[in-house]
Amino acid sequence: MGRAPCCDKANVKKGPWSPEEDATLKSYIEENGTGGNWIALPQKIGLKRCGKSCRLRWLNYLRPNIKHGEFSEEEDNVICSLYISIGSRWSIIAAQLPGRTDNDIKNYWNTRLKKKLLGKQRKEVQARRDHAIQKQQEMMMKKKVMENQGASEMLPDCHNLNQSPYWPDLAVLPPIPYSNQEPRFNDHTSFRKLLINLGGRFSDHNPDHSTLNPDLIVDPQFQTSGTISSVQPPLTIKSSHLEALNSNNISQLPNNNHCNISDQAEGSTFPGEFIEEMLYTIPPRHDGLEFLYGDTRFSTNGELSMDWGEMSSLSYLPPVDHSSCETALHQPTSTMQKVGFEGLRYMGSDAQ
DNA sequence: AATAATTTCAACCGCTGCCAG
DNA sequence: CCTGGCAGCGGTTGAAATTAT
Repeated sequence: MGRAPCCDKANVKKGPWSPEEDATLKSYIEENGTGGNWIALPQKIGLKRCGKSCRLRWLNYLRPNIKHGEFSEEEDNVICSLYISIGSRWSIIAAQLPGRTDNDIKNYWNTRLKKKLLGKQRKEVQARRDHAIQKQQEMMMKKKVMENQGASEMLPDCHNLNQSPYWPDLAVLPPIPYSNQEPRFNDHTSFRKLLINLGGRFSDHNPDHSTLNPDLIVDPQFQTSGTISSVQPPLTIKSSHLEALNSNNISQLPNNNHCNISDQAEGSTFPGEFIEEMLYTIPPRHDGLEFLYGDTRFSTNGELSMDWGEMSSLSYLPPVDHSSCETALHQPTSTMQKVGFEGLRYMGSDAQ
């Protein structure tokens, strides 16, 4: 049983492409196009390659306007924000980054971006931990001074000290199991949570979106946003829209180009100060490491059980243009074939 | 300089969804 | 409606390159 192989495996060359093979494939496609049939193409041009292999070679390497090399911070941020929204749908993410291929982005994510994020997360957690310890020490000092002054009976309890009631807990948290955490980051859900709690973007860099897909609509008022703890734009994505994206139910998405962001209460927004307050007063176990500490708000199958009201209050998503995702998700295969993959994959870039 | 360990990334594999017959 | 063939996609692999010892 099983389906027939797409080509005669015995007579097909595998492994790295030679410059001659590249030249043959490139010159043929540039002159004649793919002819809409990848399977037949290699035989037509005398290449001992599988059609799928030809397609991949063209898409990921030979095609014009492919961008190789380092990813910019803006690209990092786009990847991160889309990863939160739609997960590992690399082809859709690639559509937002002209010149980048889905394979490239996938590799970049798996080999580098994930590690960068972990490093960043560790730094932030450590910083908050240090801050908490410092606060606690300050409190102890105050208390000692007041005791020495014989005024200890006047001392309000820590809850009335204008301090977070959580601070005393912070210093006694168990150490984060760094050495063992790597395998637990393997699932997409964990990384999405991490990203959400990092503010939905990798870098604090002020993005210059001029290098990105022109379809990417950026609300100018958002462009001045800096770090997570700085003043934030109105939050965040409407839960129904993300659910729609996650379930491919595009009809539920808004028609406007912006990711309109609001909480479950329509139109309500959170001031940046409130976000900052939340980020720095909640216990660190809620800082994207729930899966390390076994937060019960996340179900055992790794699915996010935190509702979007809660989540949105912790997150900031850069205003990535989900309408382009919508376009991509809407494209039926036949249309893709007629228009050509360029039209789908690199909307806004120079279609060849 | 030699070897081992780690990282990167091109390419492959197999599944899914769409379409034509 | 069913089936076969195809393109497209995401996960995985493994060779090459790089870095550490």
